[in-house]
Amino acid sequence: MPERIIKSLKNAEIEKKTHQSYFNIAVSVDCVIFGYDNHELYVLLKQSDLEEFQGLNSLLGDLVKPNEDLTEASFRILWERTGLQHVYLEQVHTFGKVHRHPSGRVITTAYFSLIDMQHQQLNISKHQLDWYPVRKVKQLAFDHLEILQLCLQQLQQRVMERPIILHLLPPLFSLRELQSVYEAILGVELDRRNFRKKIAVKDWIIDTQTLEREVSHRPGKLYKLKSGMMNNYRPYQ
Amino acid sequence: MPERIIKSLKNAEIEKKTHQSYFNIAVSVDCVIFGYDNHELYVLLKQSDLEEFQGLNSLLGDLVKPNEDLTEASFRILWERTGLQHVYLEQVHTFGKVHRHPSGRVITTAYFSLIDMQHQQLNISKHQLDWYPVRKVKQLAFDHLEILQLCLQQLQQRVMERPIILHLLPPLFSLRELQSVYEAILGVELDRRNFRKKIAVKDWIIDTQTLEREVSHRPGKLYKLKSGMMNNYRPYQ
DNA sequence: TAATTAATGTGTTTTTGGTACATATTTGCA
DNA sequence: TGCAAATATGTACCAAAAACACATTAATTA
Repeated sequence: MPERIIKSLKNAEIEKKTHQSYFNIAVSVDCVIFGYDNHELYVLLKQSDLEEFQGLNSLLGDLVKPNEDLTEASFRILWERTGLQHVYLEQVHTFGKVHRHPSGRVITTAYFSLIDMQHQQLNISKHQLDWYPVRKVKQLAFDHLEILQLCLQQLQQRVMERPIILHLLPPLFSLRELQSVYEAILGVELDRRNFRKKIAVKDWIIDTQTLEREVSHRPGKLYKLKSGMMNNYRPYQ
Repeated sequence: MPERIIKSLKNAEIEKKTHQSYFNIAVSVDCVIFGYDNHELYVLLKQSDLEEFQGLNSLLGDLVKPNEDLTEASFRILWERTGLQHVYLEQVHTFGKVHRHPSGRVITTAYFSLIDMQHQQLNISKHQLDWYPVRKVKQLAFDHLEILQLCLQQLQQRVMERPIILHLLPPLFSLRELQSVYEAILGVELDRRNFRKKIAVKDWIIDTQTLEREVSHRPGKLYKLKSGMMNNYRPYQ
């Protein structure tokens, strides 16, 4: 089978290539898993188990198996490390520098994922994972800081176009909470009145006719995602 | 070396993996090379040399060598197939379905490229390449139609944000030509007066104080890219 | 129980950006 | 010299975004 690939893709001008030289690149995926809590955007990181990067954190990644799609591999990582299924996942970029991995040639495709860290129960301790505030992450193993930054940038763009931000919140939420998530992601303060108008125009959420509980001030209305909305704004995986 | 990669990336829960199973994925890049001529957006295609896809065209792609960056591989393809160097290149997406290549597991990263097909001399005939109007391309080998469509979509987004569209034109161009390229890419007709205002605001180009020649009507002013502009709007390769 | 506090909820005005549209100007050519 | 076919530019109108203010509600407390 490999022989056929080589044959089909080879170009007469290029020197003859052997099976060995072609299948010397490992393929991995890395997941940037975002969560939100109390005005802060978090990212899920693990301790790097590579001696070169001792003491540093890294993203959650793994090599892709020969019989799984790239997307499947990302879902598998999320499942294995956090126990979560049906999470939001979006491809961002593929990083392919020759020396990006100290142990050999590994190209990696980065995905970002959004989960409701306040209410989803994660198997975090089992895998030595921890949540870190994104704005405090200054150093990571490999080129993972660059990957994180690019994923954050893409997230910032996407939240204006699609209702994906709601994956970071519980099913019922107030407009104040929603605004706080936007502010945490975009790193800016927003005007409450203009923000509400902007959200209203997008028509992503509906009033559930219920109110917040256990707040020591006037309770806000609770909203939920309008049904079918997520399907209307699919990512390209 | 491969052993170290496996060790460093392996996860205790996963069954033990062998070198063989990890290095069974081939990595390729595919280039969607866009050109513009006479109100039409073109894409450079070659005849597929795979028997499964006899008679169909495909994008220009090749396997990535173990010692070259992903970006390098794309530049190499452009150089080998067209003779062009220093072309604009931007990564779009990585396609990783298990069965996307009939001969085996190949994941591919798609790039798009913009070249001035009217004035750059290409070694097209040598490689059985040809330009095809993008809007007439209905079928391609592999998943290349999907790749082409996604690249076009990304191009449509990018041309509004950055002056990359100028790579499709010669160094000196009129506003009418520029508008035609926008119309070809976006697939819409634009109002000439509003278009000019929009371009003026972006501040990408400057008046060269020269006029078109050999036109049978009032000649338009010729413009050129403002210096340093491309550096201010770099793609993320 | 009335006053206070700390939020929510909903305007209005102003500015900016985009769209629709019209007229004067310049060159080549008959 | 006038006509054809463009270029070049300006104005009126509308929609969206930004700046900004006030009334309302529930919990708390004096």
